Amino acid sequence: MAKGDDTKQCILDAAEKLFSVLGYEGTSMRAIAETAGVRQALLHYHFTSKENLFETVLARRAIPLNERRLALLRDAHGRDGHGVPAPEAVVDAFFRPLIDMGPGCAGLGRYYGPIIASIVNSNHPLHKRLLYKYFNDMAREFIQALTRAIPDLSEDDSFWGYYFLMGAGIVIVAQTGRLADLSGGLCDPDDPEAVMARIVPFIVQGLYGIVNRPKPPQASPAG
Amino acid sequence: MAKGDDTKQCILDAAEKLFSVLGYEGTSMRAIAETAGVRQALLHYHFTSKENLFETVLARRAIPLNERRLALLRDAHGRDGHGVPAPEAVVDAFFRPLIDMGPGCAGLGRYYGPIIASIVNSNHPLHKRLLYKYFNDMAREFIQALTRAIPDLSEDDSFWGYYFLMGAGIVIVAQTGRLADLSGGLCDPDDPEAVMARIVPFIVQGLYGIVNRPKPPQASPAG
DNA sequence: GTCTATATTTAGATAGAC
DNA sequence: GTCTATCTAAATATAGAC
Repeated sequence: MAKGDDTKQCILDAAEKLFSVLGYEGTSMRAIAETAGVRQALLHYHFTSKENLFETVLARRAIPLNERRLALLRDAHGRDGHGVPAPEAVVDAFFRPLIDMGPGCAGLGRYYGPIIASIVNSNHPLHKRLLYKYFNDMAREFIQALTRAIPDLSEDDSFWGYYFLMGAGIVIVAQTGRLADLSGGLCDPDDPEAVMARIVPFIVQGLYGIVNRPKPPQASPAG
Repeated sequence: MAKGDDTKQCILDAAEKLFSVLGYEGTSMRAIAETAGVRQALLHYHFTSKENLFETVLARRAIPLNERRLALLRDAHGRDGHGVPAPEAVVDAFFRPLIDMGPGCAGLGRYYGPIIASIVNSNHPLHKRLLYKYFNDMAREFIQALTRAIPDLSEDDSFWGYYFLMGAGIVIVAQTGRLADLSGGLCDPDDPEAVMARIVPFIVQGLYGIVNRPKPPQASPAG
């Protein structure tokens, strides 16, 4: 391992931690350097700019995260990869790798959920660019899988469904503590099994809800 | 109307517009002043600080928004206010006033959804404080209503359900354009009726999905 | 209530020695 | 690869005339 690799990881860890609380704009390079215990000039030496540092923080977990998701999604299609996946397996493949990176996990990724959460709902040009760059391909795979898993789901409704699904999960991994607060501790969003046990049936049944929704009255051809 | 009221509204409108794109930390008082066409000193004269300006932007629509939601929720409980509401009516009461403030609406509120979206998933102390202050009471009412509407929903699951519900809706009002992009224009999240027609059955069926979820195997008392 | 002018701090980024 | 020192721009906020 080269000399500077330790430093780079330290900087990335510190940046991840601070970005997760105050966001991209609210976090300064100075604060990151202090948290990492290095000089500020090193941040620019290793990462050139704040934008590039943020992208590196995002990418270093987004790439393996989405690889794991797609691997599970492949498994859901059976051995030959051409079977019809169970809806539960598709939703599970999307969420499990993400949820497993949460507070309960050993070491890594503890602060990553809030970062994803902060860019998903953002109109900030940088956030939008990175979301498209690192998450759109994965998203398209899952949307396609949803149409296979639930044949009655029309093409456009699979996009709607994916979006609802994604949004419902994002508020959990944002780790704001609000669900635990509101429920007076009744809910523990840091427990991966508790989350998965509820979100998977919620999403799957929700998708069927879209399929069977009351259709608007059609204007008859006769007028 | 007092002299400065026009100015105050101009400032609030400009602030809302900029906050909705670059967020609280990414938006400067200078930029707000320029967009509003007033001098920067006026922002501090009328609103004292950036924090207070942001809170005013948030509150001026959050309060009437939640009043409308709670009024619709009351209607859902029947004339005497003690009936059992239909789940669809509860979900409708939550989303309709929010969705109606979207891009299709006349004038006001066009940029408000993205601001709510940016604070919901945030760990920024200011965002958390304001979310609690302006949205927690409303949230509790809806959670209670969910337990009435779906009696089989356990107390903790009504919190989970509310949270999923809220998250699924927030990604829509965030207005990032991503759903339209991903779907190649197949989905139009700016059409209130298109959104409501899908999100309401999705949420309602999803809640039943939580109720009927596969329960984990219980350790038998005999061991 | 609105203006000009400015105080004060902090931001991202770089130069050059070691 | 890491350090000290610093540049330049931009941030929030305020003082005081009108």
